Amino acid sequence: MISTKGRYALRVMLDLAEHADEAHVPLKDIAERQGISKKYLEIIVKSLVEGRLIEGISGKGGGYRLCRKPEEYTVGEILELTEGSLATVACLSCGAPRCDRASECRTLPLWFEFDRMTHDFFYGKKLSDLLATE
Amino acid sequence: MISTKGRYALRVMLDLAEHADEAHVPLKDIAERQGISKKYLEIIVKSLVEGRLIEGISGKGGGYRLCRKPEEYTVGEILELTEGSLATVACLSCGAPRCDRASECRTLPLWFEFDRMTHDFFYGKKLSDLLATE
DNA sequence: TAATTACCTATTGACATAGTAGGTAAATAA
DNA sequence: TTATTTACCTACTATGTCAATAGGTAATTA
Repeated sequence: MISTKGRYALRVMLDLAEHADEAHVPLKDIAERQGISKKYLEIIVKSLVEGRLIEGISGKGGGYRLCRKPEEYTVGEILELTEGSLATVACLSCGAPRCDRASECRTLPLWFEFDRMTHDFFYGKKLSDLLATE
Repeated sequence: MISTKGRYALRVMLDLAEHADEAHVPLKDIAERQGISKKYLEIIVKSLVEGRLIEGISGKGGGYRLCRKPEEYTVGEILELTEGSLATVACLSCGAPRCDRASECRTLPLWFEFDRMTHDFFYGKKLSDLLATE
């Protein structure tokens, strides 16, 4: 289940891509256009800045801007950064303690396969792919 | 993210499939073999009975049994029954209020596509497919 | 100097997850 | 008949995550 964090992050990135001509886009504008609380977006945007996907400039005339061109972002990296992980079952998460039944587990291969499919799907999509849709 | 409910349900179904020769399998045995609390399994097994995937018989010599052959179950129906839904984003869940931005949403097609892929993946797998692995 | 913007820490209410506790009802074996 | 074994039932709880809100400080420009 993908949470609002990942979904909103994607919408912020798309909003920035659509307003890439403006030097910097204030979060206030994004919040208004997207109909999302600015306060909540602050949290999400913080992750995006820390992950070097966007950069922010303070002060009047400041705001946020993409660091790269839209075709140079994958949806996967945006989601993974804001969601923490794309892993679909706890067994496969990074911090998860290694299950001692793993070797004989009948279901683990299924989760592996699904995880792989999910990863390939989202890393195969570029931000620009979503932009192009009309 | 698939929770323990769905994952344990799958393991219960597999355990039952592997012991289909025995008339009925007590939950106690399943819990011991799988290393899962019997009390917790009760909750999960209840869903499976209500969904007519398995049947239970009380009393000495009782236990649970599959209603069909392993190749007649899909992983999807087992997960959907116990997880409630396989929907990956809130926008697509059954009870979700229809988003008024849906028509112009740049991200919705992505979620639709992912949802479709997930659905096809899990409904394309049969219980017997997991059983066969060695 | 005032306005505007990003950026920071902390808090909260609601809900889901992952169980536990303590029973009752049904069926069989002794 | 009685004891045992099993399913089945309702309720409770601790923990954590989600989705936000609150109330600031620092930086930059007009």
